[in-house]
Amino acid sequence: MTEQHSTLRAHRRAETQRAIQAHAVRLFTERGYDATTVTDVAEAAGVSPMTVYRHFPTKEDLVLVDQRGRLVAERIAASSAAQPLVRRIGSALIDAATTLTGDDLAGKQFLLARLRLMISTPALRAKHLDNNYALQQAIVDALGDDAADPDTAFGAHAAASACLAAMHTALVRWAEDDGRTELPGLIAKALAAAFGEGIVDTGPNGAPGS
Amino acid sequence: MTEQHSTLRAHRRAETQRAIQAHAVRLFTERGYDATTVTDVAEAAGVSPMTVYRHFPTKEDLVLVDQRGRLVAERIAASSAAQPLVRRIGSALIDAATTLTGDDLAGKQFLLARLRLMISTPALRAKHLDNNYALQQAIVDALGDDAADPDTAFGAHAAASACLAAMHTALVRWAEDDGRTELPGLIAKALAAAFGEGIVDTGPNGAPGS
DNA sequence: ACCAATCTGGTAGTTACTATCACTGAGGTA
DNA sequence: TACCTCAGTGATAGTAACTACCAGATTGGT
Repeated sequence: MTEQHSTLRAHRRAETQRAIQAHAVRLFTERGYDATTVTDVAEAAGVSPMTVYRHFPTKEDLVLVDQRGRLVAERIAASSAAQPLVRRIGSALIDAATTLTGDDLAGKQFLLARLRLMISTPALRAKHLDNNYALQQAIVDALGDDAADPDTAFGAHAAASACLAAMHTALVRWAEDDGRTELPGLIAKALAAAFGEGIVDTGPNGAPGS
Repeated sequence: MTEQHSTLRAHRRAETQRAIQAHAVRLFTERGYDATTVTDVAEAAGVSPMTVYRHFPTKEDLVLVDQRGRLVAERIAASSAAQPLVRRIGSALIDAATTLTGDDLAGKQFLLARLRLMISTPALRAKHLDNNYALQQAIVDALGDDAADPDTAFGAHAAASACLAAMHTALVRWAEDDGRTELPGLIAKALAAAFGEGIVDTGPNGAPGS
């Protein structure tokens, strides 16, 4: 299916996709999201509007494409089930943020640009929050708790949604600071403000000993 | 401006608005949201498509129109500033839910129908979550904390967003139960699952036997 | 060299939403 | 009663985000 049938095919596809998204974010930032049409993006990227829709199902996905969900879910599944829910989820979120923002500088700037668009554009903000909702489901699945018990699942959903909401607050603050403050620390601060000081370890980058 | 210039004018306007929304929710439930066009809704309500757009700026608003935000904000502003943030916000949310679901039976059923649509339809779910985001801003304002201090505001946003996320989890569960379980108790349970048992008082009609 | 699969482009259509102009009828005043 | 104002409504035409449906081009494997 989506395997690397041939390295060249997959590489070219990934490259056009990256190019389209880069031009899209640039144009949206310059002219505004609503004032930029999909046709504009296609022309800037040197492809047809059809090709844009093949790579990104909706105009919003031009900004929102993101698969950090798997990253978070993996870390949660690997965490100890002995800790309280909020601590497990919170640590996974902080770890994931450490990985994502420590990557490269250009990637961080691109993430910031996308985040600014998500926050300021209603349509993007709405769909982004809905994506977080999907991530919540993935987190609950990864927790591995007894899914048969409705009460357990209910508690897991409540905890996961609350953690993600706190993280979103940290993301907004991070974007407002233009990424100057370290994101993992902000997430820890948001979690502490919501759940109390004791719930997260205030370590420098979360838990480096992973 | 929006005063009752004449009682008759305002009454007729409110009536058509109510009729349009009722037909919209009915049609969306019967045929599905995407399969129902705004023109369909207009015809069912006996008005022109233009009139629908005059009353509801977007198709989503046909389901999402809601002004419970003011209710919550008022209760928060009236609450004691001595309690922890999460407790203040949580109590306000539970109180508001008690008021809303205790009203009348028809109103409760209508709320349930709208909630089911919001949960199952991606476009509605996304915009509803974004509305919650706006409600979060209102809650932070109502808290009356020192808005000049960025750290205080940050903590308030984190707490408010986490509380609203937990409430949303309770709303989903409530809709899944077709409103059989009392909503205020569910909200209290969700808050307890996220923030710990001690954070919410089980209140007047919270969870008597749990 | 051939076949299969994938990537891409074009055309036409649906639908949400907007801008603009014209009509109707209610409310207040003389 | 007669008149004026204006909110509410409607029709038309237009933009833009998508969605089939079909056709050509390029790559990979045999």
